[in-house]
Amino acid sequence: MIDVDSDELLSIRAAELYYEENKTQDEIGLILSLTRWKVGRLIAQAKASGFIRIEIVHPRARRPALERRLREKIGLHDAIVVSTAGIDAFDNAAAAAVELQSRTAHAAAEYLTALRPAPRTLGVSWGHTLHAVAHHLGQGWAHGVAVVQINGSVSLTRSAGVAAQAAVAIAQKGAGTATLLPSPAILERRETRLAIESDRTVAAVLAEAAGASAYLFSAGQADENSVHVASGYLSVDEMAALVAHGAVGDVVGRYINARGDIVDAELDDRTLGIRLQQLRAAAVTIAVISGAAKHEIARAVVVSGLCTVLVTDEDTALALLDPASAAAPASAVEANPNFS
Amino acid sequence: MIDVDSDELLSIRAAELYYEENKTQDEIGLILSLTRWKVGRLIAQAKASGFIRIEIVHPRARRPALERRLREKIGLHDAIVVSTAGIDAFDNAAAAAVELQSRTAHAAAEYLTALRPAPRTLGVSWGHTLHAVAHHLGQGWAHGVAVVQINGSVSLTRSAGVAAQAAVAIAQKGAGTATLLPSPAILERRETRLAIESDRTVAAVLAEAAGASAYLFSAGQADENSVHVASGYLSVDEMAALVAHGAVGDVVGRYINARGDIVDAELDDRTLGIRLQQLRAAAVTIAVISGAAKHEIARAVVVSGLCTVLVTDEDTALALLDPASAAAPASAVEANPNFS
DNA sequence: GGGAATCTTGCTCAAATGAGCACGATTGAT
DNA sequence: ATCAATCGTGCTCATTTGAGCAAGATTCCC
Repeated sequence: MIDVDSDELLSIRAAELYYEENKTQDEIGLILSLTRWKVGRLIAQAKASGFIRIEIVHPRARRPALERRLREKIGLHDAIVVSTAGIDAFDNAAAAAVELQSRTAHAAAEYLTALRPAPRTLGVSWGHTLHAVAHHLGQGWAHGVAVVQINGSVSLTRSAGVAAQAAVAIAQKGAGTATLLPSPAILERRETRLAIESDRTVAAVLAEAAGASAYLFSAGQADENSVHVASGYLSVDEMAALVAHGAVGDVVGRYINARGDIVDAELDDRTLGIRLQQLRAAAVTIAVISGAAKHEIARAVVVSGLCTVLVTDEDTALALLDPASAAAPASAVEANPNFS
Repeated sequence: MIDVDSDELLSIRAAELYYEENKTQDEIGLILSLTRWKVGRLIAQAKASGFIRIEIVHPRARRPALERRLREKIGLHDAIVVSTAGIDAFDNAAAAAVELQSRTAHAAAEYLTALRPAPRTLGVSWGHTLHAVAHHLGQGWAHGVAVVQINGSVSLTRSAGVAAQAAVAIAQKGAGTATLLPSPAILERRETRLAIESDRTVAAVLAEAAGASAYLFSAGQADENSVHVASGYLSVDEMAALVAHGAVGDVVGRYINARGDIVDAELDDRTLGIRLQQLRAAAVTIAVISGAAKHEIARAVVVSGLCTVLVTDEDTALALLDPASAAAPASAVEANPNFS
């Protein structure tokens, strides 16, 4: 009972009375036999020592402190970080991921709506995330916007299907037009890609995409759950090979390693759509990435300058800012530009 | 994007700027284009809606709000509730329980030290918890106190052992004397209990115990980990039988059900020490109970008026205040006063 | 559509709080 | 032991914040 840290304990007592009992510092002074200034200093000390944790628990809460750190430390033009509060209450990991994606997409939709100058032409990728963003966009989010797909859809035969929905919905809600890219994402041969690319309609779409005033895209993680595996573009073995060569995920269909480099030049050469260099050169590139599975690809995206604006979740933001997790993770393999 | 709950969202944004960015309400008003009064109201609204969670994370933090609710709703004279912050960080459940007990015991020691009028005679039980309380008491916590054991020790032959340590340490640190109760906790036959009880020295101790100005005790849960099973007073089967008849735990060696009634009159008749009626009649009875395993016995203790002061942990306090968990738990059996 | 009831808003004023300062106590070096 | 430096303390003053109020806006009921 020797009061070595009596001041610390006292500051805790003061903080309890202040924050939990809503007493005034003067009253606390009376209770603890201290001057009100001492009480104020004790509470400030408790705050400074990190004993006071103030959290805003709301599905649509953001984390401005993390956003600022992302801007400053990572050098992003802007960052939107949504709260993960309550996510751990989900018993089902998949349901949690869906909720997190929904929150992130909501925030992205809001950001897009408030973006000034409003993009005249918006280049978009496709996928679950883009779909969710489209869902959360409000009718009339823009007043006339040209939405252009920037990478190939799942399949030519289903080109009016899922992949197109996001672009169409974004355009419709923004009182604008959607231009779809009528091509598969990955071709079987380089020559086929070149042939399709030189087709007049496709070339026109790609040209419009190249001139977009802003880009909105997500990223996929490199594992057997990838949309490319699910849609048959890549086999499980091919994916495993990509991972073995350092792939952490894809952006607009192009697989990159932790440094943001193309993992497999040959595969990339068969991939149709905007080039990563074009994204890196663009003024406004908004990446929407959430979920624990995408921490690595998120890092690759930001460190290699693929986006100027990142919309993500708290956990991903923390992972990005954590120097420890910047170290090469599990399978850090020197990338080979063309291993296949 | 139709702003149904735009006010709620706005209040979240305001709260973020206020609590996370440390901006003044005036500045926030400037940013969000609101008057500073509106900002103040939004923040108040966010607080009232429970979106702002302020938590004091410190091993020795208390929960005054819970303490007040325990006093008011349960009718305790006083309540001390220690924080469980950081407990879930323990990977080992046993280690977590130990830490929790340590915190609770620390708070109990503090309470005892500050108790006024200081008890002239203090009746104490024994066990891990009491041992921990003794450990946390500071040298000179009292200036002369008569400490009396109020229930039998583990065994006659080891009477100077573990059980005695707590009482002796409490007395020593309080510059006082310890009076031990030289008897087993539970005898094999009623007659033996009567014989020991009528022994002059034992009778004197019991008389002193009966006249104590304050009592300090813990409670044990009714399961195979009970100290009575460990020390051989009860077999695993006997314990199972007690549980089957509604026993939730013991206080000073006497097993009670959820209502606080003696579960087995015959067993109780063989148990030596202070009667529960004496505890219920006493002016100052301090129960120190912590840990998830003791939620039921804690409830039994408070609802049956066995203590006037409860020292416990946050989770136990919440369980006590939760009307849902007040409902008969798992094995709610109508107690039979004498089933054996 | 009129009118009462309620809610919201922007204010005044008082309470509460934080910044900065001067003074006394404590510490540490010589 | 002495002096300087540092620290903690209690203050003044300015800023920030919350309570209460009256006017305007909105809703709701008929």
